[in-house]
Amino acid sequence: MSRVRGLKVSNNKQRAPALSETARAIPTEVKDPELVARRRRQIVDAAVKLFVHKGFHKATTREIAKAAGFSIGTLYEYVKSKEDVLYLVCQAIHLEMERKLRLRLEHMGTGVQALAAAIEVYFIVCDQMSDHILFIYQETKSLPKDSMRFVLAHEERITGIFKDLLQRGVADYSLKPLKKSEIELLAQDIAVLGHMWTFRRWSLAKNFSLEQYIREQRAFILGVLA
Amino acid sequence: MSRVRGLKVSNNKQRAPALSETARAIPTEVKDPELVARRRRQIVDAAVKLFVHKGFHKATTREIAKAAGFSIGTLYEYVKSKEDVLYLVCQAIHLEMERKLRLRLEHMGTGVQALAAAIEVYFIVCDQMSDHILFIYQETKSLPKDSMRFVLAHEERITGIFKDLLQRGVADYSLKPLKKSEIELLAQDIAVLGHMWTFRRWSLAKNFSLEQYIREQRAFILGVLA
DNA sequence: ATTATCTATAGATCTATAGATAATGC
DNA sequence: ATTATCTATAGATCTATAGATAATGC
Repeated sequence: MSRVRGLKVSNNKQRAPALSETARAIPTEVKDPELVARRRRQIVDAAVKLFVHKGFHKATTREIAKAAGFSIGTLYEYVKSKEDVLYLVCQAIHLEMERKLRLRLEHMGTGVQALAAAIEVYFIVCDQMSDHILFIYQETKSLPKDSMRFVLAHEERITGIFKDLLQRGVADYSLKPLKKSEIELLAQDIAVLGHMWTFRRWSLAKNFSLEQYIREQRAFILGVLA
Repeated sequence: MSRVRGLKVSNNKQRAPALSETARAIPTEVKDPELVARRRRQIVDAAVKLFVHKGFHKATTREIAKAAGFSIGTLYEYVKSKEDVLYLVCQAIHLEMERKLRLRLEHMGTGVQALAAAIEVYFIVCDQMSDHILFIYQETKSLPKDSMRFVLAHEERITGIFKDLLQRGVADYSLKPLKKSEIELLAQDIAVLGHMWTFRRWSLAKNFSLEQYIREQRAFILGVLA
């Protein structure tokens, strides 16, 4: 039931994006929600390792159940299909990524210095999560269409962090003026150049340490803004 | 048997990379090499479509044989395993990519204009081969290790096209001086920004046409060189 | 009589579920 | 008696090969 129109609605509802926007509900046979959360954490922890190591198709549901510490029958009380497990894993990876970023980027100012710092933080997090980012690139395609929507939306939220930073910098004149499309593209470029360190490591590592990679890429990006 | 030291060795051997460096030999039961080439072309044509559409793991060897126009038994006279088919497909994609690029980039000069033109050509080719590039990103991991080596080497050859262009531009002073590592990184960045159009299309297409994408990315890249 | 192709299937999986069992709380 | 878990397996694949058949060239 809604309150009288015009009255202020609870802040919570307005600010925090509802879970339904950022996560897809996966049906379960088990009633206790806390147990569901705990078991699914076990499933995700086990599956992340197996998927990253062997790939989605070569890891079996039996292995996942075993690594999670229960039987195959129990696994299927908490998910409807193997693809549900894939979705849970992709979601967990993105949440972890976002958590790490927001933790280190809170109360960030604007301007060139802030952007430089944000790029460094982001690239370091990409390095820490190399295997997981690579996995997302390789297996997003195996998700059912509606799960995929949520995973791609998460990717846009991460790009959005850089868009905000650029937008705010332009708004308060701490960065040079940029067209809307330039902001959009630069934000996506930054996101991708972080990923690049993960999916081109086999080649980049011949010539660059992470520190060097960050330094030189950051110089290129800031060069565009100068 | 080698000739006398100091004498010039055949140009062919020096210039054209031997097939053994760019391609892995796949064993076959069939004697006639021309027939092998023709059948493998059929296999690749059929498999490319199926793999790109359904992914490597969901396409079956039966389907591939059928789409190629012969039976499953015949398929296995021309390859030893399904992974051999994957390798042939990856190789065909890279050869097609390189063919298209070299065709359009022959007799290219140096300097900013030449680089701008090369970027445009490359991005257009990436657009034409979107599905195939995406497929390489997703399924290279499914290759046996030694096949993977060849596929990654091909990727480096394509990056090498841009490295050459930058190197020559720096050497003849038509570009500003660049450190070796800057050339390496810029070349990789260009390669990846072309791929980005394929693996971020779902997001980029909301704001950019291909022409716009090329124009703005190119401006960023050339901005770094100014 | 050699080479290429086809049919039929062995053998090995793997996902998902049905029905039996154990644990929990009243 | 309700909830969670386990065991056992149905059912559906899918890769790769063995052995039979057809085509080719001498």
